[in-house]
Amino acid sequence: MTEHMEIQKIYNPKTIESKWYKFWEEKGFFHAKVTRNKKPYTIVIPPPNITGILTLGHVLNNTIQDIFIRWKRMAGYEACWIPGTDHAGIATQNVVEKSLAEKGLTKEKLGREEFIKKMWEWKEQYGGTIIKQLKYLGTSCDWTRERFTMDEGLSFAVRRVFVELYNKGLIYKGKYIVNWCPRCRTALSDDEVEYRDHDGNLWYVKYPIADSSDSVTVATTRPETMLGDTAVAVNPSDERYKDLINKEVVLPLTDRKIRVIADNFVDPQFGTGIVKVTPAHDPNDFQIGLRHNLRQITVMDETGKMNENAPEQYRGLDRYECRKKILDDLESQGLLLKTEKHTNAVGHCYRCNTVIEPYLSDQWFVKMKPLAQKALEVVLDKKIKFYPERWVKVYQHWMENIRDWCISRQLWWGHRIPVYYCVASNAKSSKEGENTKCPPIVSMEHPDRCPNCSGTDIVQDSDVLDTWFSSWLWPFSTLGWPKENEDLKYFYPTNTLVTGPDIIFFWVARMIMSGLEFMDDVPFRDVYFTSIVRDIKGRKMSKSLGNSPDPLDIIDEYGADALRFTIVYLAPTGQDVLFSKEKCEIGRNLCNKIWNATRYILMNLEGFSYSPVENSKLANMDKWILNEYNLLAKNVHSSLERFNINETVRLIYDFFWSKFCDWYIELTKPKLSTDSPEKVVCQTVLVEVLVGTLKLLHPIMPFITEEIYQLLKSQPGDKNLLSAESIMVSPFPEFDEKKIFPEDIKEVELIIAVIQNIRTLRTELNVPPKKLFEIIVRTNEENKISILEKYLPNLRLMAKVDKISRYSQKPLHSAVIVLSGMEIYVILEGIIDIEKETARLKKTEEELNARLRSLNSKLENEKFITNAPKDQVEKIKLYSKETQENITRIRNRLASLQ
RNA sequence: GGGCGAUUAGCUCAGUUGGUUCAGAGUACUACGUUGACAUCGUAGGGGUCACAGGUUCAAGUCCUGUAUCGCCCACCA
Repeated sequence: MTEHMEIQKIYNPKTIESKWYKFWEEKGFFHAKVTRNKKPYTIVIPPPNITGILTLGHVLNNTIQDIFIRWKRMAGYEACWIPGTDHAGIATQNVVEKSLAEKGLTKEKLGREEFIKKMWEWKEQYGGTIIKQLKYLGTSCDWTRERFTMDEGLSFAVRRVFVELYNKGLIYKGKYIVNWCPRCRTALSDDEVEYRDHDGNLWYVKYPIADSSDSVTVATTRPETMLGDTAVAVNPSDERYKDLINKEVVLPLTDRKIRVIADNFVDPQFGTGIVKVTPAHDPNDFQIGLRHNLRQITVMDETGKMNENAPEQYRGLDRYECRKKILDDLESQGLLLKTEKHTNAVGHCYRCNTVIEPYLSDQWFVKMKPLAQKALEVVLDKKIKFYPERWVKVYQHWMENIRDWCISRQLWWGHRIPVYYCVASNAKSSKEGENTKCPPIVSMEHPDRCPNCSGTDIVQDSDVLDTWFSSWLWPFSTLGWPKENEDLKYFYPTNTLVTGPDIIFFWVARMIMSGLEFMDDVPFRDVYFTSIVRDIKGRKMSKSLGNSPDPLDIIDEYGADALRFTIVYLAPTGQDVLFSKEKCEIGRNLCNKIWNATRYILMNLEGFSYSPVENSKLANMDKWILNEYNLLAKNVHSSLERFNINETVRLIYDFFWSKFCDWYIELTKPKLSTDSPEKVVCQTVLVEVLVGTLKLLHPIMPFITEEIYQLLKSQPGDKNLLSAESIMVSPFPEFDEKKIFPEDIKEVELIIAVIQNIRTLRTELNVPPKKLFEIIVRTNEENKISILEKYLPNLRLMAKVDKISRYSQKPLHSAVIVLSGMEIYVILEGIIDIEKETARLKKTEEELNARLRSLNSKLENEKFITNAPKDQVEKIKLYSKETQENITRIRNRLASLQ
């Protein structure tokens, strides 16, 4: 090894990362194919929106997926990570409409076909941004399998599913109250509505009773909807209003009279106990309306403006202008009795934040109950496992209270609903009645002619499907379904789904339903719910707060490995993670530590050529680190199996930094400066453990581990250890029972304790850092002295001990350490002060006494002796004895100082 | 109104099956140290009644019950 001087002291990720990503891609390491003698391990990416840019949420999510994929790939699985993007109906259409607006254009001016063309152009230009950004993170996706939810294949799957569900009677069309966004001018599913508390008012409005001077008072938060009232309701058991039932009241501001009805829905305690009923503008009123066969009067249009059904003076007004005018009018007519502050939850469009209007319209729905039942069972039966498990309850609650899914959207960007109407017959039908109307044609392809009347004038339903109607098929549509093929058979069901808990209903639940329905099998075995990334103050990351650092900036400043490491190091399992970019110093510093440990090892490999060493040739310090390393390999495996990545990361960090660097490397320094056969053993173990740890770390920090792997490969010598072309395709370390040495490592643990104690003493006594000193050891165990003597070179380097002597007479100018059946006198002539030493020892004695009391109180407790497990009692006895001995030694010393 | 989660060092969090080893890590702080891997470093140190109150147990951050505070989700109260 000659070129070590060229290796920089500071690890610089910049040039390295792009180099290795390119290398991996060119070698085809990311590509997975059907391989009969290997087990598959599959992950489908939660497809990011094409409008998206990389956020820290994506970083966390995709780092975790990459960890699983890289781990399984190294562990011998055919690891397949399928990437792709989602067309994100509303979000994308909004973006493009906005850019059109800047040019003074609207989608209506362009027309549907031209607009869709523009959408695709936009998608080609910007839709791949997030995919490019993911590559900087090091994600090992199989890019040859990249899919888009509006690809031909996936669109085919969507149509197939629609037709199949329709034929099974699980899709229906109907006129219902839906959540309507007046800005996007589309229906939304229940899940796409976000509720937030609004400080609003509750207005009390007087409705005069017809043919009477009396009146009733109703309370409302949305007075503008009163124009669509078709009844007033009271609770049938409400004694106050018994006489009112079936009477008529005059709807103010209109010339209509409406009936008073009785319905159990009405809560007598709330407001006045009298409710206005607006079947066309409120979901509850809609239900009441059905029960009482009420008229549904829609008084708004799809933009939220009052329509022709409203009295003339309100027509064309926006719903909020109308509200104001109505309140003014009521006021001037003396019908507004009072205004009360009232906070209630108001629904907002999850895409544009506009207040949702419940709106009566024709929409397509999926019947969910039949699908939900099986999907709930597989989770309760643990055929699919959730991590953390508590999400099962949330899932269960939703599944048991599921409502039908509104899947039609009044948008242009998306999968157009595969339903066709015969225009001729419909035109006729309006004139000649229902009988001649042809039924809608539900078909995967555009029909040539109407099967009913052979008419050729056929139009497709103008609506598109909810975006989630394509993504719920993702685990099998990406594998080519509905076409039978080998990939689908081999890679489905997928193994692990990694996603945020915020889309458990949108996506996870629906994928489980569709998997069971169309593949007759679960879509995945395990669902790992990630943390939600928040800023350092616990706020959600958002553009408007400006608290969302750009991951690419972080990668630029700290490196992708540092970012990956830090975010999984910080992310607790299933809790929120509070993140700021400065925290990436943890990861950056670890990179630097790894880098410099490697640099040091390389400097000491001159003339070295690797070949395995037999156990019999290993020194105990070698056995100690191999033992620790083996336990690490075991624990890493088990923590990954349990989906506890946080634990995995901490295990490796602690091992590398606190065991390998702080102790093993330091302990081997004396030997490395000699020219003995022992040196070769040390070099071997250093390289073995370094390479092994790099492999364990590779799924988390792919770039630096590859860089070092290749650096080591470029050294002359035997390549047994580094036979793989790349660390990412090298075998993952496994636990090796033959490298566990419970007895031999004890002396190393003793030496570590001695060094730590001497260091503490030095600091306590302010011993000058360079001062060497002698120690005198008093013990009944001769072998302990031999051990100390054997490690004198280490003690010299790490504790500045230059001589070890046996106890013959009371050492005067010294401080004593009592440890493990030994008294170690540190000879400090001119430094030690008898009074101070006495005080120090007394303090130690007190601490030991306290511990002894606590131990003995257990031993004196009969119940403890009888009830506690035997080994536990023995342990406590042993500790008690040791503590007692240490106290005795300290007391003796104190006596001799007098 | 229901449900879930959190509460451990100044801050961010670990703490499996209860058992001197558990009261810990990182960071911040203090002192000392540039010794040829690393100052993006090393050594040592201070700092916590494990939210509170009960209970179970020989033994409780750890299990149970209740309370408080914070956060999230769900819910048709006009």
